[in-house]
Amino acid sequence: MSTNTELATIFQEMADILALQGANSFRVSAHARVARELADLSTDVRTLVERGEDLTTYEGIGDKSAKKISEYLETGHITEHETLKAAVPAGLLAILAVPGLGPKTVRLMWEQAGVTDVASLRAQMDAGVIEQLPRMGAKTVENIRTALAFLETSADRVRLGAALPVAESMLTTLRAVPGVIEAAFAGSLRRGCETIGDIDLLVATTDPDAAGEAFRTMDGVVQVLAAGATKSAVRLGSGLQVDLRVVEEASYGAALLYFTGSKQHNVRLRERAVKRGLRLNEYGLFPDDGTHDEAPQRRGIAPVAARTEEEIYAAVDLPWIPPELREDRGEFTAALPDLITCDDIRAELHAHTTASDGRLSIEALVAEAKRRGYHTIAVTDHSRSSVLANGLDVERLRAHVDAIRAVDAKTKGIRVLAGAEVDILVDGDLDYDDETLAMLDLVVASPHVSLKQDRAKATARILAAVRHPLVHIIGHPTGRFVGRREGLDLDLDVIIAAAVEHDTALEINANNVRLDLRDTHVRAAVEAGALIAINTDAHGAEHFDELRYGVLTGRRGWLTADRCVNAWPARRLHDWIAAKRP
DNA sequence: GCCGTTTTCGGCCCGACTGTTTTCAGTCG
Repeated sequence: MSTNTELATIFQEMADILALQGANSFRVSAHARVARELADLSTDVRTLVERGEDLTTYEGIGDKSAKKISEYLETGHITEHETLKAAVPAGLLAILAVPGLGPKTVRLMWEQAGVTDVASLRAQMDAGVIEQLPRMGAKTVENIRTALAFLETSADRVRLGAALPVAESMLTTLRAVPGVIEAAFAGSLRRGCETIGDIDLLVATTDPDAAGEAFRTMDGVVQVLAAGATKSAVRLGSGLQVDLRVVEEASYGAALLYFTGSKQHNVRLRERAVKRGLRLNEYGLFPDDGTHDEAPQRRGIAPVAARTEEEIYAAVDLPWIPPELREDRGEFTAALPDLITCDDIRAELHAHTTASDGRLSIEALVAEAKRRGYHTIAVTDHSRSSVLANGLDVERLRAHVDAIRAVDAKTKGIRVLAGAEVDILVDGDLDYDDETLAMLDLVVASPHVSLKQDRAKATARILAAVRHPLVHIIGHPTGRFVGRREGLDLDLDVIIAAAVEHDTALEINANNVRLDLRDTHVRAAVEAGALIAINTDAHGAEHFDELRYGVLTGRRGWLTADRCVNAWPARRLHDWIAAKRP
């Protein structure tokens, strides 16, 4: 685990324990805020401190938290954290993670029923003790049982690539329901996060009941979690939770804004509204008449803006902010970039054929790229060390290059490059010698094995490839798998600086299992002026469709088309590629 | 605990739903 992740975990744990103790809720959220800030940092916090940077310049980190971070870096622990941990049973924090159970309830169960962990919670439910507690009843106990069973059988978050098609399919069904005017997904899915906790759907309709009913009875729904007039929630057979909010067309923009989040972005927006004498909620932006007992929309007050997101942003003096940037990571103050789109992508520079572990012939791969309107496709099969992927030795590679060049010669309307995805070996050497590499039009260098090296070794390894004069792109630089494998622990700042110096592009591997570089890394690379490649690493025709996940990740990293080599016109791209050849 | 061209103290976003209650606390997003 990286230092940032370790510290983020500690601060979140402190927030949880403070909440259990009934501490001031703002103090609780301040700790959680620091945890989030640390988790988002692309630079190792130890490096920042060693450079002499003042951590309190980061939004949400004050003197006290900065001192605690310093203490951790010096001693390996935080005294306050130890004290807090000693005050509550360790097993209580796991109970806090059960959906529907918050700090107040967990504390009640601890103090009045002796619950200290999941096992004792089960025992006390069985003994009928929980049901007798204040504000608890048979239904609540039943809900806790269901939630516990669910937690045991499912992973916590779902990959973007697994959720997006489900959401789109459900939207298709909802759009066909009579009365539905607009339907969209919101939440972390719309923001393009690499994983999502649940799917949030939004519908504007003249017939709320019909939309709610259609939603709750949709194919794949196994449990209805909530069924209100404007809000429903269901669980799918896959374990995925889906929430639906139903609104009138007049407040669609306010609702879309609200349910897209992030929560932090919304909080900032509402603060901005308050400063302008306005109140923002999911029904619209309203004048603040000082009456807060009842919501403005219930009192017939006309909103200043509500129909579209654009109107609402404009009313608080902001341009429309793309969902991918709504993370409270500077989007309110910075000049907003013209973010890259899928339509900007004109080239695929990392794809496999049957020569290694792909499923397409060279001709089929080229035909697919051409069908998508690309001006360039690079054929980049695996190098010899990737034995399981049927990597090519030099002899097979020569024959393969000849075959690729033959296809290029006879194919019109698209340039076919003879390349390779070359392993970056453990010590940073590449899997082919320079003479072989020089024969190729394009070299993508990627790490595939030994992904648990220590930070220094890992950084030196990737750095060697970045500096190699014959390498164009570093493929999936960390080798991580979303939620499954952490990948190389790299000093990204060093890698990025070298990438800028040597004009080497860093890849966003668009495969939704990889998404590597990740969003925060892309942001750091873009800010430093590095080039980014977005490649699908296609092994079959359908993999080209994964492009959108890579583009979303790029957008979350504030990437513009000008910084992405795949978006360049053919001439510019080919010149860049040729410049790395003798 | 954090923050400040109104403030270094006193604020800190807003509403729906559930399950328990006879008016609301807790949780969630």
